[in-house]
Amino acid sequence: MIHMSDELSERQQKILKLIVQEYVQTGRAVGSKALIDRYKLGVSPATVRNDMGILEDQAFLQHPHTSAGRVPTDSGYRYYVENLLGNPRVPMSEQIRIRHQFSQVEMQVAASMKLAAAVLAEASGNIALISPPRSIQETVRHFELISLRDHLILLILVTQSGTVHESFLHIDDPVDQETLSATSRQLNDEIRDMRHTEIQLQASRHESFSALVLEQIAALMQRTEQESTAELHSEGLERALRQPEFSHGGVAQQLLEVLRGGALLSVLLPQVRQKDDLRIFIGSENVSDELQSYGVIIARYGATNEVTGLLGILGPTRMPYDRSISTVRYVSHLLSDLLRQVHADEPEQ
Amino acid sequence: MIHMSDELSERQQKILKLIVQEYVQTGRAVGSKALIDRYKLGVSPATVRNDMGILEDQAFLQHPHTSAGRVPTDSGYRYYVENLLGNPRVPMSEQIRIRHQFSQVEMQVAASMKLAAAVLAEASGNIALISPPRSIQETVRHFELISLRDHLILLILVTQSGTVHESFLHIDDPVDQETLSATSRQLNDEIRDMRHTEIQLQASRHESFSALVLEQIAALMQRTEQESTAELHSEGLERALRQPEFSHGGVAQQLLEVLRGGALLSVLLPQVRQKDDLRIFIGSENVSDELQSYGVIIARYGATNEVTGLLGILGPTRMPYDRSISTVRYVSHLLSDLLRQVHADEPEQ
DNA sequence: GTTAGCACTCTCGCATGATGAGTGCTAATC
DNA sequence: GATTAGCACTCATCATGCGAGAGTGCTAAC
Repeated sequence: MIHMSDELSERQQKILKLIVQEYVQTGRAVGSKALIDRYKLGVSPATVRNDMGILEDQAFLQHPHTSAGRVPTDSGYRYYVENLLGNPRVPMSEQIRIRHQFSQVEMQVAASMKLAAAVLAEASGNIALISPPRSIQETVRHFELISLRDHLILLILVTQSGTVHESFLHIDDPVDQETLSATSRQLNDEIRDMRHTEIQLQASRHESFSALVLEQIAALMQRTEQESTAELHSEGLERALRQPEFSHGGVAQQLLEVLRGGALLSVLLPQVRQKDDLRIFIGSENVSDELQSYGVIIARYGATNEVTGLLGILGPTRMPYDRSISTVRYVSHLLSDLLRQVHADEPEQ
Repeated sequence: MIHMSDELSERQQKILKLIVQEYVQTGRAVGSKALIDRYKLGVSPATVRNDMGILEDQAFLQHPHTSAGRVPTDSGYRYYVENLLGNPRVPMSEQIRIRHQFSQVEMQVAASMKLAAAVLAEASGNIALISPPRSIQETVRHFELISLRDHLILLILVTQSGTVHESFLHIDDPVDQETLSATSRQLNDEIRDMRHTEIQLQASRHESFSALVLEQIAALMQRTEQESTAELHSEGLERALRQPEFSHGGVAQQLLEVLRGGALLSVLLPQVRQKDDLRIFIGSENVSDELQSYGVIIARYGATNEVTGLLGILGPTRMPYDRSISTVRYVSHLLSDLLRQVHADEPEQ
């Protein structure tokens, strides 16, 4: 079989795969000798060296310095993920364990999300990312007005995605609970399934108190809509910091800034548009500088294409892609199933 | 004036104060020469050295090694905080800036808490701690039942402290919104101001659906009561990690574990019992080993003695106590004022 | 195409030595 | 009696140098 200059022989692929795995595990550059010692390849170190040289020419490997072993480049990881990984699955025993944990929290969305994050962090040893399921264009499902004090009302709003929002409403003239209930009953019918822009419009058709309430609702929805695109929780920082990559001073701080900072939100996440889409970003493939030395795996989950959230894993480029990918995919499906039970009016086909 | 062996002369106090301030600022051990260079004391280095020696005998200072400058001990900080600090106040310009920020978020408790944390972190350069205002024994103020789907109901509960809780309720036989509203109207009157134990009791007096609802409410309250004692948010980690104390590898991780771990919650916080109580824990004064190298300033804020929360600052023992203490005190009063507007039925005398 | 052999490179860890900040002590001074 | 000048001494820090070890690349043989 003749090898094109940009095709890898079977053995070269195998060597690349082993180097990636070995390096991910140990964190040290992999030498030809070490590779032979740990896996019987049936060939001599010299042969491996030759292949390594070729892999280096193809930019899949690199030297930290002249006399160290090889380390995968970002393209090396990319090749590994795309061609050498197959379709990794979560081991059955793991699946059962995870499903069992999820069955404990049942229908509580908040608790499920926490659990999902914990599972992701646990499985990868890295940082789990998760954003709550939100609709792109939230509409009103229901709201309530509760009198707290003479001049203070609590507004509770439930939106289409089942999220509960709250806000205090300050009024000049006292209104009793009866009137509040009557008002809310009437207005609820009026604005059900409306977007915040429509409610804003509707507010102008009312006067005094009703108008105030509607405006508050519109404002609340708008505010949370803006915030929801910026909501990204993370989990597993402590454990992740135990890794040698991160244990060096200053890196921890940088990592926190990445998490808090906008690069993830503004650059990476918008690329994951559809439900069940799973994307992998490795090191320099990230446009953003901050993320140069990280690998990110992100999937979009949700009951429908309307109400969705994101979840994934962030770690050093040197991360266990196989386990991470399979776990992200599995947990994302679990969460989707769960949401379907809570949100969808009818099960998906 | 005769000096008792355990009393400090005026000059010794001044030297101690300067050493603490200088060390807090620079982070490097302070030598006699350096002290003279930066502040004109009107005496020679040798004199300062003698006084330093005495301060060291009294265990207010210590040598890292034979030939380095002096560093305050934990008792040194303690003496500084108690005797040399006076009653530090937030500068007027700061006060105005902070008050202005608070006026922006107005009555939104959640936003105010975030802001409070941000202000604390900003002022101290360290980590802000804050726990939401909760009542020791929450009672029911109001609840609502909202039908989401045939077999799924959203339960929204408002407790005495004004906190909103939510929970999904799964039922076998569909109930329409009309019935839900009727049920909730009736039950609301029944259980207003009750504790979860009383509600549990009340549940047994009802049958089927009503009983289910009451039980769910009781369970929800109990759950959140347990959680509320374990709720402690932190803010400003990134900035804090920029400090030399923390930039060394591994410390970041340890710090995260302190925050997540229970030492703070279970050991320190319970000691701050009353509203407006402000406590300072310095290094080894903390019983817990994890906190050996940290200083913690905590105050309890609240509208009344019933509904209270905690807020404070955690940093290395080497922290700016003056600014930290004054800011904690100031912000705590601001939050108390705010809560008084929201919660208290009548203003405090 | 594969392998053995070998010179070469470069990091890492360790000992060495110079530097300099800071001390503690003693004796002189105010 | 308190303060100060002078001086020998201590010890962390930093740069330098050196040996060991891991790993490579090349060439020539298989």
